[in-house]
Amino acid sequence: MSVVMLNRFSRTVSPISRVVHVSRRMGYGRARTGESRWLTRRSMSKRPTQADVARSAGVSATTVSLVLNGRTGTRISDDAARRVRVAAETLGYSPDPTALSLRTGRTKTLGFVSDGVTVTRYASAMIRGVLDAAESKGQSVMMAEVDDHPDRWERAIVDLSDRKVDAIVVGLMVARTIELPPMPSGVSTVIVNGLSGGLPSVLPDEFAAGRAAAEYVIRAGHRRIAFIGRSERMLDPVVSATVGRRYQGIDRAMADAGLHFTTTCDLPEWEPGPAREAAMSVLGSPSRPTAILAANDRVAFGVYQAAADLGLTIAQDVSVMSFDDEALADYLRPGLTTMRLPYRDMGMAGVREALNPGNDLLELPMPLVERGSVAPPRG
Amino acid sequence: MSVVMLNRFSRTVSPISRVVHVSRRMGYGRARTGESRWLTRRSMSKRPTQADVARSAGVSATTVSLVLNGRTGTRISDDAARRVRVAAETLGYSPDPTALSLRTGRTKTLGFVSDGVTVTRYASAMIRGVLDAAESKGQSVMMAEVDDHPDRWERAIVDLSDRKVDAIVVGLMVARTIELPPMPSGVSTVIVNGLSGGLPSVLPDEFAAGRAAAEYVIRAGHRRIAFIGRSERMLDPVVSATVGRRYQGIDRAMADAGLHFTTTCDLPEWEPGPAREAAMSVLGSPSRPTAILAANDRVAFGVYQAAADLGLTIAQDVSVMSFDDEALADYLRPGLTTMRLPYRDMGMAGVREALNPGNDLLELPMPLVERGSVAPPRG
DNA sequence: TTGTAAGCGTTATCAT
DNA sequence: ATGATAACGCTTACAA
Repeated sequence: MSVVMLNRFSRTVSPISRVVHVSRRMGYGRARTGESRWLTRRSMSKRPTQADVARSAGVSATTVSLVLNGRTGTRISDDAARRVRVAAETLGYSPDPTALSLRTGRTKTLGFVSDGVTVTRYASAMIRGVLDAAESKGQSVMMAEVDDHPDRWERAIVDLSDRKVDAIVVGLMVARTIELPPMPSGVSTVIVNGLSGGLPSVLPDEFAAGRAAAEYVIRAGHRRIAFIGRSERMLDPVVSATVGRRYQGIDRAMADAGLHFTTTCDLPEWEPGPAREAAMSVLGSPSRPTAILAANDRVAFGVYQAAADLGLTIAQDVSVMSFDDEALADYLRPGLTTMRLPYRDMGMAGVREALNPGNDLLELPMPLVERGSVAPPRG
Repeated sequence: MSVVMLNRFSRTVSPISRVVHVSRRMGYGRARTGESRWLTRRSMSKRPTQADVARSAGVSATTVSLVLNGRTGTRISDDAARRVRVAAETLGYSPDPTALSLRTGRTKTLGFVSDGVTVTRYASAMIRGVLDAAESKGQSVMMAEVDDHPDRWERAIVDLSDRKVDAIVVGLMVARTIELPPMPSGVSTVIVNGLSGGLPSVLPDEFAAGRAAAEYVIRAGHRRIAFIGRSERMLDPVVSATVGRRYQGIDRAMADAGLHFTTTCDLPEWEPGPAREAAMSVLGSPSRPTAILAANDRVAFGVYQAAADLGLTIAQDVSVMSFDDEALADYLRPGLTTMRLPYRDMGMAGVREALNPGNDLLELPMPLVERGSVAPPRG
């Protein structure tokens, strides 16, 4: 295997020449020198083809193909098979993917198109999930990103299908309902973190998460709970495909416990600024709640800021429970307890579903990440 | 920022058939109905080939190829050319990329391999840069991610070269010096945000940034300045390729102004926790500085926390200047003034250099992002 | 000015 | 049990 790889490289690696080279770039320190980890072979020869293997094994190309693809229905003699394998090994043969694609129409490549997962810190884990799952299935990933203009979606998808990707995964940075161009027939497509027409979807299980979050706070002993960030605007499926479910889950838990929120604030945006203002008034009131459910981590951050302004200590004076688990949640002190959006899992599931269709809708659990912002109420 | 995100979501909606489908998925709201924006491509038939165009235009495949590739050295008659173009247009012909690759050995695809840019919030913009630059050059991007194990690098790179990518961009999430396997010959390769042997590099201009940062604080009128996070550990090129330059730039500015830091703290990690402790002692001392230079934004966050603990107000009581500009910088109040790591630019430059080699080292400017954490000293 | 034919490296269909 | 041979869809000598 490593033979296969090595004889394709012609650049000889001399540690010395590297250091010289680097040191020319004024100002950058030189790395410690040492053994090169990489072996190189000097061969300038062309990449060996199936025909080369055939020649070397004294058989026809057909036989090589048959043997190497394991299509051996007692057809090939053990002897021939062995010779082929030896020849392939010593020549360092590996089949040419482009020729394979032309012939078979498949590419062992899947397309991932997103509307900006990349640029969204908390969503970029989705890509990692896609990449990991793809690798485990022996697939490469061709990536495209669109800025949500219809024709960019279309261009990206057409390009992908032109390149004959085996499947397409569409990833959204924020769960919402979108309209996509018609997918190329014959290419299995899945939408991750979103809903679009009849496409199979992978979504976070927000109902369960909402319920679990509220239950967690209730079980901690809280009865006076406020909800900051119940925004009507978010209920539009085009704005969010899942927030409604989140609310429903929360409501269910509250109802089951026979509770009502002491206060519910709508916020124009789920951002620290507005959240802080809202929290100031909620926490400043004489009938201050002992716990706050924040619509997401940025809202929770606003609550932290308000608490700080008011001289209140999170957890001790007021508990905060949140949703999303973005990086921020881990920076805060105390750490923010929150329901994690399983971006990586969703990416992985998307790939699995695209490669192996079956489910119309997959709802992935949102783990509760306990960090310390929720404690039993005082007194 | 979030406004930007939200504006992008203003979209219209779903055709009826889709709504029916969606409504079957219990619990998810239905989108408003409206006009479908997509035209369906009528042909259920096979994709037209060059031969089809030739037949339809009454010429040979050669002529089609020549015309469509603009290889018209007075060779083709205007008439034939016109007929070909019309035929291609009406048939909706576009060349098959896989056939093209097999024939030409090129793929209009470039490989992007990284050690985890994806999963690193602040670095993921690099991908966006790569994607955008690639698109503008008519290239698709095949992406791979490795967890920094030598053989994963090798596997990824071999896979990419097997697939005959036209160029390779290696992207590092944190600027450092690494050893890469020998690159496949004939494939132009660039390393972004890192240094590796003789490979062309794209790096942030940390010297200029360090200098600009310190000068900015000095120009604001500060004389008593502390530096938190001057970590020796980071000077190892394997740990960081650029931090040394950052320090040098800072030192230059301080020297030029005839100043010395009142305090300099080494930190084991550039994280809020340790930074907060260090800042507590720096800010708690009677000879408290009026400004703090933080090694990066997370360190700065630690400084904010310490200031809050001590009842000090950022900007008013102590100015903070930082590096990196991760999302956090924008969440803080007051916003953190910081030198932005130009991940997106680096990604774009990496692609340009890979496709169009020339420079051995490109140092990209780090813009100063003014947000309000630096003010003139009081009194 | 244009067409024929030979590949590119595979796999699949036949003969043998 | 194996080998010719014909695609796959394109580009490019080389002919005409």
